[in-house]
Amino acid sequence: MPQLKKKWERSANLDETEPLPKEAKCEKLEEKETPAGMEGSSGRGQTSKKPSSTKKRSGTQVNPESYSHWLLKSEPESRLENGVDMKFSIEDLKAQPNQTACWDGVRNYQARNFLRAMRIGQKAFFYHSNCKEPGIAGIVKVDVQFVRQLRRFIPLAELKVYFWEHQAAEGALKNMTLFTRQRLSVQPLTKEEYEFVLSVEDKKPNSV
DNA sequence: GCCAACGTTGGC
DNA sequence: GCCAACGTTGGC
Repeated sequence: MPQLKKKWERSANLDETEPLPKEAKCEKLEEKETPAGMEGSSGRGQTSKKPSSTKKRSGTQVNPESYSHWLLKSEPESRLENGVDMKFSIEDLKAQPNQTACWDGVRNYQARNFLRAMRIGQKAFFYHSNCKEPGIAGIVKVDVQFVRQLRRFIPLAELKVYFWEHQAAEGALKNMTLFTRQRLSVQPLTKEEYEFVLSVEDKKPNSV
C-alpha cells in the first residue's frame, strides 16, 4: 500500500521503462498530462512501451481517462518494514502541512499507473488497510489532500455485504475493484461506486 | 500470527 | 512461454 514515507529503492523492478523519482507523484498530477495508461489491460490508446505482458490483466477497464474517482489504501497502525514505520492514517494526513501528502512509495506497477492517471482535484476515498478494522475513513482529493473524514467510518465488512448484494442484483458495487482485485493499493472507482458509498455514509450501519 | 490471494522472479 | 518457488498484501 502507498506509504508516504516509503522510498524508492525497490522501485526498479516495477517498470523498467521509467522508474519514477520519488517525488514523481506530485509533479505528475497535471491536468493536461496524458496518463500513462494501465499496462495491465489491453494497452489501447497508447504506443506500446511495455513488453509483451500487456494482455493478460482481467477485469479492469481500459481507458485511464475515464477514471474519475479513486481509492487509496494506507495503513493506520504502526508496522515496521525495513525499519521504517508504515503508519499513515487519515489523522496523519490531516496533520501534514497543508493537509497534503505526496503519495509515493507505491511499488506495484499497476497501482502506480493508476497513480499516474490521477488528476488534480479528483476525489478519492482514503482507505485504512492492514488494521484492526479496515474500511473507508475519509475523502481526499488528488494530489493528495485531506478533504474530510466520513461522518462515520464505513467498514470493509459492510462494503462487502453490498458487494455481494449488488452482484446478485446488478447494483452499483458489483464490480468494485476493492473486491475484484484484492491487493491493489491504488484503484479506480466509477462515479457510481463512489456515489453509492457516499450514499451509505448517513445510513445506519445495521441497515445493511 | 495465520494464511489465501496473487504478483514477481528465474530456470528451463 | 510455462510454471514452481518465493515474496508481499492484507483480511481474519
